[in-house]
Amino acid sequence: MVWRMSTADRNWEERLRESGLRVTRPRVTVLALLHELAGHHTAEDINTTLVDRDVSLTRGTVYNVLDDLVQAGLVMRADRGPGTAIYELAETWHHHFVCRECAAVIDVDCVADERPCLPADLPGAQVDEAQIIFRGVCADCLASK
Amino acid sequence: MVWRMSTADRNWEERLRESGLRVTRPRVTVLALLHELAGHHTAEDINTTLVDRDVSLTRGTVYNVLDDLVQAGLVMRADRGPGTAIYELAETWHHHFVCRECAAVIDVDCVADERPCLPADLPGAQVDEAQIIFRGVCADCLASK
DNA sequence: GTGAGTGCAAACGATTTGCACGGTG
DNA sequence: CACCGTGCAAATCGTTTGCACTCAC
Repeated sequence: MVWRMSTADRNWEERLRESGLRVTRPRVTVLALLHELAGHHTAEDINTTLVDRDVSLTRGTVYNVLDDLVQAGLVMRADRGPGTAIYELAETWHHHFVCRECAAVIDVDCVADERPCLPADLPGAQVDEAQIIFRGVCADCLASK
Repeated sequence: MVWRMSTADRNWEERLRESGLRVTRPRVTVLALLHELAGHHTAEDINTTLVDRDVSLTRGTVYNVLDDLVQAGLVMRADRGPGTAIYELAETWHHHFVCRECAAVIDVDCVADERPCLPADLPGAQVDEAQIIFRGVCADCLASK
């Protein structure tokens, strides 16, 4: 498939440049896809979706790109257990609730600026972000018991 | 090495029983070690330490045991990125600050009961735990720049 | 005695890496 | 045109699993 930059992609192009990253096809593709899918997704999700659309990037490239984007602050990564990180656009960032039973991940909106608790015991450190993972049992799993 | 239960281990024996787990050598060993090391450690840390002391449990067993203890609520696991979870005794549980530069993990004491933000958008779910990971740059890395 | 837990080794799956090529700035 | 980013495949690493054996209850 030939890749042509759409008008919407201009947006991402700009964002990449602002972040000091080069504008490349894989990066724009991943950003656009994350925007379109609008939620949290694993690297594998992203890769599969791209393969389905014949825009297959290498799995390795997907990981590299996601990593670059996370470094640049355009994308957030949440680690929710051994072996699977989820990614989402920084602008739609929220915290997560993970069900202990079915492993479902539910978004939890939180006031981003409201720092959950002051890390007073971190003298001299620069805290950029606080990521919260709630654990418990989701409504569905509670119901089926 | 012959394993004999020490007086101190009686403590763990009791804790295991209370949690409904059978009292076995690997479980007591891991609990005692986590207590002795008093901090957060990876499964590999634990395995290596045990091997050094000729009390080698299988790597697989260490993972199994840690998992059982987490299920039982005696141990807490924190996921801090791809490929490495850290474990610590539930009684010394705290949150973590992860340095973006050197990957160091620093403990952050937080009032455990003070729920960081109310997950009001989780109707019907039962929230057991809130785990917070702060990210940023630690004092040392800031200094060396 | 019976089933849960262990030990071992092999399987697995997510992520990383090395190297040659191509495209961006 | 220099270098960063990509594609590809193989390597790595944390973690899981299957099976036979042992031990706690």
